[in-house]
Amino acid sequence: MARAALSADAVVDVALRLVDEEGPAALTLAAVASRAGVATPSLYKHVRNLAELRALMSVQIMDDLAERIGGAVLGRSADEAIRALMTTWREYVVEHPHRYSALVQTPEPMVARAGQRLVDIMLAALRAYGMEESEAIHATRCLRAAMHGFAVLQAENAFQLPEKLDETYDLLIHMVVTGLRTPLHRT
Amino acid sequence: MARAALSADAVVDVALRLVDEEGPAALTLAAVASRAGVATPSLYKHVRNLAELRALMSVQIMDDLAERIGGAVLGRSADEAIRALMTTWREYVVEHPHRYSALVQTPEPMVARAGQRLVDIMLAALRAYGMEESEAIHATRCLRAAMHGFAVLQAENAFQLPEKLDETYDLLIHMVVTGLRTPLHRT
DNA sequence: CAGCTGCGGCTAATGCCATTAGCTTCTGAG
DNA sequence: CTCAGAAGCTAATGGCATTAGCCGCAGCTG
Repeated sequence: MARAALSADAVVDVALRLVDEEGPAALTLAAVASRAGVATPSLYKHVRNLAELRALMSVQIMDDLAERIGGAVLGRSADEAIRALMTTWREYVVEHPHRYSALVQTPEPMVARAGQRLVDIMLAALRAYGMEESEAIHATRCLRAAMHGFAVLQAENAFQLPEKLDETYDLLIHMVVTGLRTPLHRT
Repeated sequence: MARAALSADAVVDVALRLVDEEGPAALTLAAVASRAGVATPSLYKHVRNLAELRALMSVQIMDDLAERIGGAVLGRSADEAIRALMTTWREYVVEHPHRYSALVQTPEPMVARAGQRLVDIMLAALRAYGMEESEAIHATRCLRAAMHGFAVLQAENAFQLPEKLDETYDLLIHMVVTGLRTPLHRT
């Protein structure tokens, strides 16, 4: 092997830091290369193209998120697990708002697989409610929709009023937990 | 006035049709100009730049949505209004998935104002629950988060499993309505 | 009716960016 | 010591947004 100054992981890392600091719009290969102290075309030795870099970033983000959330849910069940899950998710977004809005859900298998880990954690947390499989899948989707929607809107600064976001999120958690507990008698 | 073949509105219209048919990635000034039967720089006579075109598109989309939803909510109250609101929103997304994912929530005042119309409609629908103002604002945010999250995930094709999306959305509506009805005793 | 003015179009030019081609250099295995 | 290949580089290409500056026509003015 030749000098291993750089690697795919290292490039992704630089790109993530760039996005954290300067926002998703600042993500260009030129900027990443400059930060990595390398000429732009050199990046192609580690990453197929910009689209792949984006995908790799998404995978990394989802893995981070999955690790944190997996830990948070561990040992809790039902309502407490859901609360922990949602709280942890939001903490991540607050910590890295730009990073979250750089997330792309492409149909790429690599990204899909990383997303699957998150879905699995949610499904596991929902098993505690004694749902059958199909029911749990619907519930997972709702959970995802609620969290993701909130996260995206917050990352985009779409909540302008002075009301505290933490309180809103408490209400959202309450909605989800209540909705999971209350039987659905065919809408 | 000289020949009025084109106008800002017409450009936005062409751009929206382009996005509907070819997806958000196809939105380039070159493509819009070509569809409009005009040279690229001519667009600048009607639109300041690409960013402004995007913002104008978002405004147009939100206005469409607000008009539909306003009509759907009219004359219904409480749960029924919320159900109608959520159903109508989703219908729009299903009809124009690309268009929805082209939505940008910039901090631009123009876009914010259009978003405000939507928020106002939601707030009005929530008044029926007898909430005080601040409570209604938190509830509106949750409503938005849930709908927007679901819409974004669906537009991105993030729901892969065979379970029917309509059923999931019914569950989401149920969650929201139940959550609004059930008192929050401090999380 | 002649002339002016400004709008809305055009062509040409610039500069950034992603991507490709092809050369060079350094490293580590044999 | 040699050699292969990995990882870097420079140069070149083509797409795109954006800017500058020119042209012609509509409609008002005299």
